[in-house]
Amino acid sequence: MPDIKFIVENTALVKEGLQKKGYTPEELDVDALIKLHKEITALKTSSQALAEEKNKLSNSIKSAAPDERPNIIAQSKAVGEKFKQEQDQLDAKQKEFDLFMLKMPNLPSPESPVGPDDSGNVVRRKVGKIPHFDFEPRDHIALMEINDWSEMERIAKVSGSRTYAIKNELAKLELAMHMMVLDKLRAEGFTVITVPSVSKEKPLYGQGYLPFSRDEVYYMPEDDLYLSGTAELILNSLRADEILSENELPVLYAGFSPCFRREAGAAGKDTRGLVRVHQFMKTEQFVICKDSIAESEKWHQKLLQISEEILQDLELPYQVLEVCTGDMGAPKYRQYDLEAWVPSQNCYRETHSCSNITDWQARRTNLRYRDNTDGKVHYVHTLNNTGIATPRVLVPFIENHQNEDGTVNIPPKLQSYMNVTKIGKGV
RNA sequence: GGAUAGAUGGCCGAGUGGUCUAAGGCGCACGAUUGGAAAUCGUGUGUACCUCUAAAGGGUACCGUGAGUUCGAAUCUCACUCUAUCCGCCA
Repeated sequence: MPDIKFIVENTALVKEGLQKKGYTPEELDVDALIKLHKEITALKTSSQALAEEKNKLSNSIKSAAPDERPNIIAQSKAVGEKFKQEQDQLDAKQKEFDLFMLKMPNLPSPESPVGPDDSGNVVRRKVGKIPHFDFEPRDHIALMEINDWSEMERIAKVSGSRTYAIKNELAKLELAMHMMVLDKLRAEGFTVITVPSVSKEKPLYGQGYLPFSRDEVYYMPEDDLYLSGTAELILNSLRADEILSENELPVLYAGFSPCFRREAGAAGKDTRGLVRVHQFMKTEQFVICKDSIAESEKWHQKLLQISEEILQDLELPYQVLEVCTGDMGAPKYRQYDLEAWVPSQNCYRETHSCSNITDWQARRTNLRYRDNTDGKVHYVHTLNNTGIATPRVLVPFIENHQNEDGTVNIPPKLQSYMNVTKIGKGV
């Protein structure tokens, strides 16, 4: 959520940003928000004056002469009544205001392409050579069947649709990719951390998942807990309410966790195979840095570079997509998606999503740092990016590296994690 | 799941109804001292918001969270959350 003072002082700019993000003035009435804020401020001023009077009266009772006390108590009681009335009004308005603010999206970067939906996304570059097979390439499902790498039909009977069970060398490959990426991130200075997949409700508001997309997350009512769709959820709240010293920044986390998504809005899409499943594993890059756009944009580029290198290490052709204002989620200031080439679908599919959130999440989690220069407390900026997410990335991986006999080549960077140059028994 | 104890400022810890913006200590910052350091001494040491302002200042709230009692709550009542230890169960 943005700063209300900023909204008041830059109303036109805020309205422009909201429009770019696809919000109509009816959906988010900024003028109404500002009006509400002014009412709250006025109420605060008057109710605080009442509180002051009440405190003074109360404090005077102890030193007052006994015969004066009943009088003062009566006065204080009267002021207390008035105070309570105003306080109730204030609480109601404050609640309304807080709810409104929770719905306020981040404003997009002026650099972001403006567009209504994913049709406005812009390809910034394509890297790697799309393979041309001199045989009929198989899709990843066929490759898994040939090589005895999966139990897709059977696991659907056990665990329902959009689940997966992969085995043998492919199962090992899945874990090897995470090991490779964790090693890389550790070398980049990240703290490797494994985090839970369950979360209380508050972190979902902190991340900005709520109140926007409740139907996409698993909820366990008996325990009042949610299943995490990404380690970002956990890492974003890990340091909540802290005031970090500037010397601690940047905080870099490489968080590994199983991730769970209901995929409620994806009916009919990618129903077969490993592209879109309810449970998957993700190693997430998460950055906490100082609150200048220059600083967080620098880290945004760095995160993008790291994930590009990961795709290059996996020798996957990919494109860098800059996500347009209308297709970005509410928390985001600027976003790149990386998409790897999937031969069987003849298109690029998303494997990484790299976002600069600026201070939007930090305001929700109350995560701040003390600046060495001015000695003041500032909200931090947060950023997140996929490190590697499996099994989805296995789809472009085994399809791009397949041989005619159905075996799959392992690129050099992964070989030390797999101890082989090729996997699969083939036909 | 059962039992017990507990939750106070960056940390330790005192405080069981009225100047508590919380004693004391540690830490930290600055200064004095020193050739330099240690030790010592002195001063300072939260956050948010309101108001006012050139600056300073004034005020309100915050002692796990929420509600209640009271003229007045860190302190009393209720509910909840979390932590520790023991028992049970268990990858």
